[in-house]
Amino acid sequence: MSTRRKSNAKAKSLQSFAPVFAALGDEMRLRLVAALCVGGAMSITQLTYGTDISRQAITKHLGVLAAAGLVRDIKVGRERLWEFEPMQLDEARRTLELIGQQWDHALSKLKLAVESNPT
Amino acid sequence: MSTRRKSNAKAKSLQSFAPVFAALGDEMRLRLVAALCVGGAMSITQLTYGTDISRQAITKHLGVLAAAGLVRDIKVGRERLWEFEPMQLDEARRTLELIGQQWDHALSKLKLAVESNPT
DNA sequence: GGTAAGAGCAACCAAATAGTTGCATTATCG
DNA sequence: CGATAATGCAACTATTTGGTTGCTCTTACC
Repeated sequence: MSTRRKSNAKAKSLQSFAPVFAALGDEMRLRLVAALCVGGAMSITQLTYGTDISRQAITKHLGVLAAAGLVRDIKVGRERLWEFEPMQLDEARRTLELIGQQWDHALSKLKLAVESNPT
Repeated sequence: MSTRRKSNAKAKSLQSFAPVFAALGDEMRLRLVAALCVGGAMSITQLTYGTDISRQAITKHLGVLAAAGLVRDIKVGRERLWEFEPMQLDEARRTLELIGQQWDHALSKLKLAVESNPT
């Protein structure tokens, strides 16, 4: 449901994904994403538990992830629950896929050229 | 060839990919990767041409990408050619794929629980 | 052999980042 | 109501990062 959509992206430029990758480029944030992905929505204190940094630090990391569109928060009572938002991650994955495909294509062209023009 | 391998990865921990994502988390570096991927091996001055930053800045970016295993350099004459190295990017992509799958799985479990336990 | 192109090395700088601490605010519950 | 749990807000610090400049080194080529 979240993945496996048709390629209906409006061809955002490659570089526009930099913030998403940057958000993922931190061990703690990768762990947070994984935790939310597997464990469902969780509060800040829940996410802080088991780490060796402060609650405020976790809050900041969540802010970065939210700015990149990778997580979303919902207030419930005096808690603030955070949940994974698959869209951006999915698009980021397809971006990497695209780069890999271009590489494969360039490689096959190179091979063809070499074979048709031996030393 | 570069992609489409069987999942023979030795299950590196999620967090170990942080440096790769961090390396991709910069517009200029994303552009560099794309350029090398499409255009094949290129020298530093070639890569600098058309940007608005100095050659040294490009060198540093290439260093970051190399440290993440995304590019590789080969000395030829007085030039230093850089080429794309697909392995890490491929693994990074599969990592995102895995996260997405876990999410889908968690989601389906949640749905099941909700349906079997209506309000 | 001299010149110029390509690159390396190192010092330096400003801004962003990751973390902290202290205190205020809001909401639950007995 | 009052205590406590969950969070927000703000200031501050240290390190990393992205960039610069100046100088040196190596290699191609006439």
